[in-house]
Amino acid sequence: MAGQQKTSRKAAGTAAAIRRARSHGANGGAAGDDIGLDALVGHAGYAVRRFQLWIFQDFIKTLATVDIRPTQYSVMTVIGANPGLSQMAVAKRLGIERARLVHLLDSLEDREFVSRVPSATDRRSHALHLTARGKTALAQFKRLAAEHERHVAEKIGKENRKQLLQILACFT
Amino acid sequence: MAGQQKTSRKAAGTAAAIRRARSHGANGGAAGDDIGLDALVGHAGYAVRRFQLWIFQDFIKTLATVDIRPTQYSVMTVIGANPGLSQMAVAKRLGIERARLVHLLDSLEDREFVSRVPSATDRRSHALHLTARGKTALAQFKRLAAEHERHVAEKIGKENRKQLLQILACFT
DNA sequence: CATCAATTGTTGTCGTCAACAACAATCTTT
DNA sequence: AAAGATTGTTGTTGACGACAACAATTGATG
Repeated sequence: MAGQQKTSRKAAGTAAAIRRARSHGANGGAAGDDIGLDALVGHAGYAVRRFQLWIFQDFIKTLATVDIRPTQYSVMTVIGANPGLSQMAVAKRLGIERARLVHLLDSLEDREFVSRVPSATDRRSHALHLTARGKTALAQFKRLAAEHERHVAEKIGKENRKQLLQILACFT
Repeated sequence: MAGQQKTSRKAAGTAAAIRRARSHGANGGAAGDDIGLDALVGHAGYAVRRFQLWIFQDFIKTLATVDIRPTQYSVMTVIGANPGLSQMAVAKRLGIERARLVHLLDSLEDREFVSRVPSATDRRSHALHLTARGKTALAQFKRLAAEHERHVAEKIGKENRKQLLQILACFT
């Protein structure tokens, strides 16, 4: 079904793709600066997507020296604030799947930041704890994360950041 | 390197994993409702991530009947507002990679919503246009997207949504 | 007490998405 | 004409969300 227009470049010269070569494009090679988005402006999802992309990239860049990604940071933060939590509890709290949390904890355990202690009350579950190494590491991560948060404030404004946090508080 | 703690469940009984079974966990099986996030609250990235997840799921659900995802919608909207754009221009404008746009356009072209017209001025590039079918379809998509936007307003408040759009306007 | 449903961690697959790296065709510059 | 940049394309990699199974264990029901 899709094997028609798609091969226009590689099989260049098949002539079948050259139908209707009307001089349509007025601004075909526009630099991408002055393109109207029309209805796209006014869509919260679009703005949020772009912002989330920017903010994650800055987070990753700011914490590149310690090689910690946003999700890993959130996991360690929750465990640090609530030692002994089960994987299910952490996953539910952070809105990630427990299947995904398994790999996250695997890597964090390999780096000896967290440890899965067999629960004394429920032999199915693990009590999650930060190791001593993990605690000191998290302290450094938090300093870097605070720096990243300052980047956000610089980008959108200190007051706007506060308002943003307040507006989205119902999602945390 | 990772083959130590990881096999604690499947190879249950290896006894190596049962070290330090101190009754650590106070709230090991908490329901996940009253877990403090500590430093996580106050991080813009976390709130934005959760919100973006919610908003995309609602968009997909609201436009499920027409089977259009947020990125597809943004592509069609930009093309509809700026006919004749090249793939490079669209990608740059939407902040997506041109490699990714290829597949997006493939599917949209298969459904006969957009068409890649060979550019008259630059034989490398394609001038992107909505088909007649694509135009009427986009009109319906916009109605559904407006309904989705109302869901957002219901979720975070009409005024908050307005403020949010204003704060993040620099990213659109 | 025996049995069955629910929970927990784990493994696996699938599809989306961002980020790169190549490549052929084509344009631009020199 | 030659060198370099651009455009569309293909491919790979890794993070991520969603879903479906499975063994071990717990809890509830009979």
